Amino acid sequence: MVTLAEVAKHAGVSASTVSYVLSGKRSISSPTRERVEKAISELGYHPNAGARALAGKRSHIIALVVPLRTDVYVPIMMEIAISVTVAARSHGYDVLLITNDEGPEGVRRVAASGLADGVILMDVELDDARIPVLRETGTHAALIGLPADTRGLACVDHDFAGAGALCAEHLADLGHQDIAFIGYAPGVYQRHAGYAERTLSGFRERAAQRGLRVLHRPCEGSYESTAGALSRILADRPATTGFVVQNEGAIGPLLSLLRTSGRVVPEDASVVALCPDPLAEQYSPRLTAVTGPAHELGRQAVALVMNRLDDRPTAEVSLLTPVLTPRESSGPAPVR
Amino acid sequence: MVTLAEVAKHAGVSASTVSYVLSGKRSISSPTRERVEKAISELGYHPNAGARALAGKRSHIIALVVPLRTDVYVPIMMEIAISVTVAARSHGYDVLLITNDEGPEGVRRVAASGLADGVILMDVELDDARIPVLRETGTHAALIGLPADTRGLACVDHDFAGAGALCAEHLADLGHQDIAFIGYAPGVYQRHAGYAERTLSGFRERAAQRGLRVLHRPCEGSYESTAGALSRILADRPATTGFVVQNEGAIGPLLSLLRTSGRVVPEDASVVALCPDPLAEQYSPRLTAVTGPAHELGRQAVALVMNRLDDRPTAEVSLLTPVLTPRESSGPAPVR
DNA sequence: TTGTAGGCGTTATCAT
DNA sequence: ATGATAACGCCTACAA
Repeated sequence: MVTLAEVAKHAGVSASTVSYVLSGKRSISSPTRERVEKAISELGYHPNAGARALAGKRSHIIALVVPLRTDVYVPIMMEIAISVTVAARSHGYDVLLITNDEGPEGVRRVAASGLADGVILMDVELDDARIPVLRETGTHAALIGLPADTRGLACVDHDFAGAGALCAEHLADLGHQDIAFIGYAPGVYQRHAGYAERTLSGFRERAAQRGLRVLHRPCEGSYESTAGALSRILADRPATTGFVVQNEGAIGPLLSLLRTSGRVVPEDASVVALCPDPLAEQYSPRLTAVTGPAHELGRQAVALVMNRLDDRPTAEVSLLTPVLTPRESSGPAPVR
Repeated sequence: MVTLAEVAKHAGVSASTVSYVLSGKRSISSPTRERVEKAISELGYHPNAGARALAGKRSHIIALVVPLRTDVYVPIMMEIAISVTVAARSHGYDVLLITNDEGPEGVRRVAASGLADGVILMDVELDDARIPVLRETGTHAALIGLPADTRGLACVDHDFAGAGALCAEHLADLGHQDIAFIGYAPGVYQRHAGYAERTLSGFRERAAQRGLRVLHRPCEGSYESTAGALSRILADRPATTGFVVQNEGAIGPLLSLLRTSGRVVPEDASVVALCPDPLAEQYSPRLTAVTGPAHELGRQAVALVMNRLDDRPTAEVSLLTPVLTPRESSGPAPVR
């Protein structure tokens, strides 16, 4: 193993000079710097992470706590995880993956051991058990998602309420009056997942403003449950012409079922999905969809943690604006 | 921060005793052990990771290198990543997430810096650029996937050839004679992704043995490309009654298109998917599917790395047996 | 602009 | 069965 001392000897300077060349924390004359850099690359030197962490009091690692649950759309989680990792690297940080089966103690473990300098929590619940640990240990953290009490916490999330409102707005503009909202599984609402509730309430509120009639149906996301939800919708409100879907599993079945029931999209029924654009593009017809910038979530979460590490003040909550992309699945309400 | 020395003082023992209580590397009398453990929990002591890595020459971290590409089925990647993390924890290890945009240098970086004690590579290509780095640095590693030259490397993967054969076997047993294989995008075959080629050749070989006529069509996975592939299949081989799909994006469209073209599954056409069971269960009809145990991949990869870290010998390549679960989408070939 | 030296918290080797 | 102590490799005041 190549050490800093060996580099120093090879370059004919002292160890501290090499260290300072690396950290840039004091000015070095060009000739010295070049000799050191040459030595570094000739010897293939890589600073020892453990020693650096011990002496420098910073591991240059942040922990990313991911949920084990799979009822959230997995590709999005992955996209966020990857954007977090890439963003962290651009700050000279690495990312440690922590699964939520360790529970709140996982957070304590990585923070108290100095394994990680900061923590990013994904899939934050309204009353998240990891938050007390954060407060208690004073861990630098950023949350992806909104807990009930955000005081003193840095949070980023999609503006789900805005996304819901956007759906209502779009369908109202197209003249639809009866809208069904096909949502996540009942359990998601029962555990008061913030994103599900916020989307729904944003949607309901705007729908009310625009005088729309609204029906909300939770749905497991399987073909059968979608069929059940749809048939109940059509039984209860035969005049329904607009559908908002916030459940990736229900999209395919819904389109099939509408087709089977003789409804042509978008002539007879409009569909707006709350889902990532690549997914929306896969269907036929391509779906009008509302999406938030997933990779931006990761970037901002990392930025928040970095700010706190350098104790720079940051806004507590930042909500990312969703975008509605009109595609082929939505059109003017049919004339009666 | 609570240190080992503080725990020692609190328990009235020496630092080394505390260390040995923690590591279990020498016998400790019950009374002392209890005093030390009491002190540890009273003070809330967590060993400093950096110091431990420096002194012990082991970071207790393994790096997991994940692809950035999204043409592989993302939920599977996530499942593997999570199973790796959980398995690693059970060995007292944490997992560092490395994205492949760092390239082979990323591997060198984490290995040379001692950040990670070992590496797990996902999405390994036949001639993977990261492998020379592994060889050169002597890094303890496990590969998920099979490179062309496995000498000296520990590899785990699904038995894709076996999976392909299983599909052919199943359809042959049901009396089908003309089978179409709807595969991944052309690019996947062009870059000689091992899993795609191996599945196809395993399928072809068994099909030949059973006297089946076979047509292979790459497919982007969108509705349009699936429609294109299907219409060409039906034009070239109107007698086709069996479909094997190895492309998650093409499954939904294929089922829709078959229905639209008046073909009832499984009466007129049988469909066998190479996909995870949860996905297979989502469709209507539920799909007969061939799956490998994704979480087992993660477990074994971790086990391989651990073996190498403790320099225990291990088999070089282990292929996990796939399972075919018959569901509603496959049945006897229609009588002509 | 560069060098010297003490310390970071643990592990492991020697003693006892 | 337990203690003292020298590394481990780097960072950073303090000196020059």
